[in-house]
Amino acid sequence: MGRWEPNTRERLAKAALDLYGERGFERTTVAEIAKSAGLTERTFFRHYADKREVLFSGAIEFEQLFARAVADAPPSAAPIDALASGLDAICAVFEERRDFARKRQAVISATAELRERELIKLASLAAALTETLRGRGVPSTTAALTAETGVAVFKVAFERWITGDEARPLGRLARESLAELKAVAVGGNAPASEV
Amino acid sequence: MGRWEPNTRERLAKAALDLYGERGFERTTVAEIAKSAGLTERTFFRHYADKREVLFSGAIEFEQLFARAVADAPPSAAPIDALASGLDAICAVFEERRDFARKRQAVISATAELRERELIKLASLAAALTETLRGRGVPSTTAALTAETGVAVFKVAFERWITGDEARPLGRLARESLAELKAVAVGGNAPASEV
DNA sequence: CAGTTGATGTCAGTTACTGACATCGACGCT
DNA sequence: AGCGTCGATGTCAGTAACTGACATCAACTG
Repeated sequence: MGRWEPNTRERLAKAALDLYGERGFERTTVAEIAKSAGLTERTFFRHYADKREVLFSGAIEFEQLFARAVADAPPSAAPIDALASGLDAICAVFEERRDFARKRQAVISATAELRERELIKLASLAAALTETLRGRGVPSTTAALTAETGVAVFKVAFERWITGDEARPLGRLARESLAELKAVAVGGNAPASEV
Repeated sequence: MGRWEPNTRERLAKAALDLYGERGFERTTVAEIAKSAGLTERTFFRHYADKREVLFSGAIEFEQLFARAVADAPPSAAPIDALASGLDAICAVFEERRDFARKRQAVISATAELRERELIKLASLAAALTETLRGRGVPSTTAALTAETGVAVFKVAFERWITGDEARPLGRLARESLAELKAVAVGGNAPASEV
């Protein structure tokens, strides 16, 4: 057995999410999180760059999973279709963790600082997708627009999935949102979502 | 004459932009900005909520201008076309201030903290546009997707306008990006931008 | 078993940001 | 003119995020 309890990072992340949920982000100090995990403040900052980052440790895998699925789409697929298979891949991951996602999202939505961090993670995702699409031979601007579109579709679908009493699976909502975006772009006049 | 020099806010904003440009955001203290404007640190925080906000004082007008143009589009216009007239309106404003925009953007792009703040301003813009579109009778999800799309188009066009040696006016780049997004959504296979 | 390593602890320091109170020209009222 | 209020700023003390330097000590290595 090691000198210390194992899973330091995970213990910190759990303690942080719990405390942010109970007292709110701003009224929780890093010292409290660390103490709650049986560690010191200094150790917290060795594992997470700042007080917000502790809620976003999964962002890298999320981004990689999405990008890989886009990269692995058949070479013949149009950019928007490659994107769609990326959406499928990540939605599947979220599907099993709805409770966790909900709890985490409630904390993030409640605090502007955390929303900022979330947005920069999504921007990083868009940048990664842009690169991946370029790797598929898509021109820069097209790639950027496709990537931003994909992130927008995910945001809208995720929002619908996580709030209220929406019972449909995330993947389905994402597919629907993507279809609706296509309709919007074509310029039909305010079509209602019909599913 | 007042007891103090006038235009406190503007003096602070100018001092901040200059210092961020010279030394970088992180190596500039708020005390330095305030001193450079002939004021104290405490006064800085009375005018700007935090060290980043000083670069974003125009965000409200930006948002309002965009939203108003969308609201004022002919009622018969499809959501995507109402959005396009909003894009026209804000692009016109930027057109005359390219040097300022460039300097400011260089500072923002150099620092993650500032990029975060920029992103939340854009998210706020998207939310405002969503509301405006809903006010035009567009259903929620359609409105959200259209708004996010509009922000994405602006981001891509602005990026092209501000970087490198792009000589075309912002409004034109925005129009082109919007057209390209439509093509992407339809699903053509990686069309190059043709203008 | 001695030396090294790596994760943690300890401590002092900087700086963003906040609350409470003091200051004093401008301005309106009499 | 004199007086009281007001509003923008200054002063000062305090909290908490974050950082750098150094100490500790179990586990591993040869």
